[in-house]
Amino acid sequence: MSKKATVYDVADRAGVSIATVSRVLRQPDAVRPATRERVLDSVTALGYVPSGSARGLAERRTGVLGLYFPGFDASEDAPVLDVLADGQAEAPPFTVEKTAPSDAGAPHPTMLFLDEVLRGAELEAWKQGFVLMIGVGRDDPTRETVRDIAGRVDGLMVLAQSVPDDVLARLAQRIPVVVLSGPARGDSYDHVTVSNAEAMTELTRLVLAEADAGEIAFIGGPEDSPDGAQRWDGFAAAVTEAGVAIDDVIVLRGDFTRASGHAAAEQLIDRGVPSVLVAANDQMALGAIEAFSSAGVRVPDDVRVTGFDGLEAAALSRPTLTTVRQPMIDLGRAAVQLLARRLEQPDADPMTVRLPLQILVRESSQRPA
Amino acid sequence: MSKKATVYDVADRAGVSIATVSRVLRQPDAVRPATRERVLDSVTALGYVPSGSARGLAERRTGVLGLYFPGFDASEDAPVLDVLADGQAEAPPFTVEKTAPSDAGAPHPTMLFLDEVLRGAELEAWKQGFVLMIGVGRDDPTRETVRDIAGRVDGLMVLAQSVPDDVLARLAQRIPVVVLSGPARGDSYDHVTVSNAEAMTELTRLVLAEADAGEIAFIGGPEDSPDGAQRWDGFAAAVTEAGVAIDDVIVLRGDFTRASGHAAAEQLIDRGVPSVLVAANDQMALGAIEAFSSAGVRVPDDVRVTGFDGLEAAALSRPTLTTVRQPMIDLGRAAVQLLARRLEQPDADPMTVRLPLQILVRESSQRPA
DNA sequence: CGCCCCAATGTATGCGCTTACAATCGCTCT
DNA sequence: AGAGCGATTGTAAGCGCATACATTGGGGCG
Repeated sequence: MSKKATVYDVADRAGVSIATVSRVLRQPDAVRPATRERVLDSVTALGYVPSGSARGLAERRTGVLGLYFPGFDASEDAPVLDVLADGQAEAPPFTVEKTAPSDAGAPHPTMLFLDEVLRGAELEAWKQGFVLMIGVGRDDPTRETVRDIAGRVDGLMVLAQSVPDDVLARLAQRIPVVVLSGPARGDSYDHVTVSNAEAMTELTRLVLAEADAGEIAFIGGPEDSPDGAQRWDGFAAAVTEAGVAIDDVIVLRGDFTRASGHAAAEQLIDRGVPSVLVAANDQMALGAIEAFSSAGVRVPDDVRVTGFDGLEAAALSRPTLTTVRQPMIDLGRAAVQLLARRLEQPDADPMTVRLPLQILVRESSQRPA
Repeated sequence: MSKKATVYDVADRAGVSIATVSRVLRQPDAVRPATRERVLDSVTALGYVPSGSARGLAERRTGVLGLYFPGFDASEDAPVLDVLADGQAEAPPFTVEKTAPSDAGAPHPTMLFLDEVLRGAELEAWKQGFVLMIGVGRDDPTRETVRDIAGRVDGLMVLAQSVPDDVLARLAQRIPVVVLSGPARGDSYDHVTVSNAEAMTELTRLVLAEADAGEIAFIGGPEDSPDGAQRWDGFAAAVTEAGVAIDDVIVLRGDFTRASGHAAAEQLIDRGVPSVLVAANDQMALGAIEAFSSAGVRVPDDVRVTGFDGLEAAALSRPTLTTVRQPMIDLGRAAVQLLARRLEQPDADPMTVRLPLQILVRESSQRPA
């Protein structure tokens, strides 16, 4: 790793000018084969790798797209890890957990969601010839991170709610911004969203059709979750449509975690088990099923339950959970496509892409045979 | 998004030189408060965001770390998605799947693994003041992507096997490289690994202790998987230690997928169910349990089964799967720490960090009460 | 054999920012 | 009031690469 080789070094060694070196790399056809060979030899011999910074500066574009999302996992509190500390080497190569809890190390559901979005974004970025840079919103009063990223990319994808409006507006002044999965507000960004409300309405219709007479319950998400709000709206529409007064619905509020779903179900058990329980996401639905199960309440026999998101865990639970699957991969891909489009046509009208959801009807919501 | 503002614009508007603007941003204390205010006002007014390229070039460092890993999911074959195509708008907002298969959309296990590594890396990168850039190895004959990334970062983390040796060597000539999770070969890179073999030996010991007399079976991974090889070695050691000839073990080969585990178990059912089945990863173990279950073979009563990796699905299966949990988050964090260390001490000796694994003893391997 | 034109290569400039070094400024001290 | 100094600010030189424009070298054709 002596001194990093530059175009100058390569040019010297090959006996050409730096312009020729640059051409060999960017427009190989513009250089005579013999010369090209010579240059490529130098490149190999010197281990030359072009500086992305210099290139970015000269070209006025970086070839990088940014993806920024909120950090739900309070990862700042992650246990200290210091592999450089002394004594590291003496640590045992493994430990044994005799009574392994089944939820050991289960990540926050939103993270799972983001993992897939990220995967989709990376895939599409690669297809379009971009590289991906990622950032997670954390307790960061100065908004440093997101600016830092904004300064290094050609375009930015942001998950709704992860960046304050004013900051986002400033960034959008410099580079194109695509907002992911937020409510379509009257802003001028490109958006990628899903039809939360419509799908929830249909899902609710389906459960209600399978349910016996009885009460209807709903476990909502946190107050400030736009997704949660949309899902509630969709649910409410179906209920009303079914001729049930919305005030007759038992509404509980959770925070999207499994524990909060569990707690909610316990409340329901105390006040009388409803015939239908619609949860605003999978984790809460799974927590509720757990609670019902320990209390001897049968799902779906006694109560039909539905979730939302389509986590893998929803497919593995007993009973399997009826839910709505988010097109997470496609969310990421669509965002990149929108960004690529805007980079080509900076002045096109803002566009909102709405991706279809997939309602997965499984055991938890069906009338037993 | 008119013309992107530069230091010059900010300087003009604030009536100072560009050096002062730069100082306000990099060393605020070196500027008189009144001047600083004036500059910051300009920054805000113009929506100025410093160019990462220019900064990187001037500072000779980018503040970015790269993470590069292999793409196992054949994502190149992903279905076409084109949100910009005409007719996009008319798509229905959702679809309904009546007989939702339980494995719909289950991602490749290795991806799950990588997701967590990535999360750990991002966390630690943030803590150390870096941003993360990611790249996935794909069918890429020219090695473009990885070089592309190498040119834009200060250091690179690479998953074992994702970059050919010669290419890696060339990159290492330019920037520090940390290799993740590969066998510790006699190279000069920094490494982060886990004790695959030791943990597998202990795990095997534990199962054998719980098992009745009978045959012992092993489902291995693909030929070229170093992890798979290490796990086999660890397994073999325990078997030998237990006084069983290694040739008496029934060895099947899978490819780390659930389907291959399923197929392997079916073979076992045909030739006679063993008393112990050790799989080289969770997915194969889960597939095997599935096959046993449909064939009426009871786990753990008739056969004790173990996996490896510690996927969430292993905790949710029936019976819950005994396995070894990889410290995936910590792998990512450790890699960043090593990289940060090397950036500070370029000439330090190469270092290998070995992280502890966690053996999770659950239902699938225990002698029934 | 000389001229014109195109292909190949070299020259020179600028991308936006950091920073060593120079030039000022504002005070303190005598 | 003048000198001396540290605090501020300005000046200018790159950082490594792409590229417009200039220059050179041949080949085809008259």
